[in-house]
Amino acid sequence: MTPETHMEKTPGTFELIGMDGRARAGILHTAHGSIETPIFMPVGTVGSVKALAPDDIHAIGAQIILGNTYHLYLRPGDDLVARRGGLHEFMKWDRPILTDSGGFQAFSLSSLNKMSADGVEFRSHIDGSRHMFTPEKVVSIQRNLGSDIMMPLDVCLGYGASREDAAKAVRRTTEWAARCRAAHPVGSPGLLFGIVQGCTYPELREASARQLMDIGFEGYSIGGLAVGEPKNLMMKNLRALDPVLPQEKPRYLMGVGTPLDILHAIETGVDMFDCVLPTRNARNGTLYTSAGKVNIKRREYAEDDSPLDPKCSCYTCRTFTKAYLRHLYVSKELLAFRLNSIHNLTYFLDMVRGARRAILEGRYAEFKAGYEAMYPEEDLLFDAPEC
RNA sequence: GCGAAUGUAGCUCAGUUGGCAGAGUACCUGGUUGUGGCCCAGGGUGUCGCAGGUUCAAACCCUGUCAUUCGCC
Repeated sequence: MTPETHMEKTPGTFELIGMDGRARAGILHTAHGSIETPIFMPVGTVGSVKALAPDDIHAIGAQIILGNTYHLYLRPGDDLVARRGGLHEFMKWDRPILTDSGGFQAFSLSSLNKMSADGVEFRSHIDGSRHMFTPEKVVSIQRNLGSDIMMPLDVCLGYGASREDAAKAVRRTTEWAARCRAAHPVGSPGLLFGIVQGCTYPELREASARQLMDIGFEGYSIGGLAVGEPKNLMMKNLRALDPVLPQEKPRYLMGVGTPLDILHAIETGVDMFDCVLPTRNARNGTLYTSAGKVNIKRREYAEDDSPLDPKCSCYTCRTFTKAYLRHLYVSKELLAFRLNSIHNLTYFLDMVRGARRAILEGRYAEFKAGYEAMYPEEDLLFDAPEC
């Protein structure tokens, strides 16, 4: 379960140790240890992976988790966290933490905010108070949190934006990225990634990537996908970026995705993923298993004494029956959140670990095919003809 | 024993000039992509206590009966 130990190298170093087609296996070094890629990163928005303690997060095989600038800034406040030694010490997680910048919240909570050239003015979803995020401010917040991998403020648009709007968003994202880089020069503690935007226009994506590469970052995030566009369009844009992005830097597809999203994206050279799906679905009763998705709420499991997934080695599957998991869920017992989250995250982390092994052994296509067979309907969407 | 009230979806209850059986909740089935444990979409699951009667038509009007609750002997 624990990752192999590697010689500690300078934070930011990315070693590409194997490829199978365009799929990559690598090692990314940070101040809190190394990460074996491809990797899935559990989301811990407000300083916890919901329902899990650090021991649980270790046990499921997580190597790095996410924290969120927007949420932690509003509550409890990045200064308060800094006074307690940073987010690692505060939440007692001693491995890498990646922080999102708040750019996505500017998009997802857009009814509460106003964007200008200088940044995003927004109202707190907690108490309605007014705040301003500038590129410099979000870097400052993330440094206060002690983030290992920081994101710059970016402009994320939904699917369907015009080419003109998308081009404007790219321009502003680049300007803001440059300001973040200036506020956090190479060599500062904590890696800074650039975020590629450009909606579903491949040539804008390429331009965005090249502009960010001119500035220079320790890695490249791909934002603004999986926001409603067809899956074949997401793939088209990822394929367009693969030859443009530098081989020697990690690539992070933000907010993605389903198991098949991740496996298809790995095939286009993406190394890092995060998504709320495994944890949110765990809390909503949808569980991922080697036999596909299981809705644990279903009546048919009321007296099913078999484990959720006999092929899964997580604590939940080793210990409990489906009948019990259904009972906990239906009864709204808090333990359901923990057991379901342990299982779903184990599924995602086992999957990316399996993908890594398959890449290193040159059998990635075969590995991926096994998952495609499990989600046949969804898989069709990736190869659908373009509209 | 007498009197009164109430019996409609699993639960709580709407349902008047008599005209296709309803709501909330629960329940069932999907969904959930840089997280508000939320939310969204679809589904009615029924011997209108029971049996008769009146009527073209009864949850509704009439008769009887059963059950529950309250009050009085």
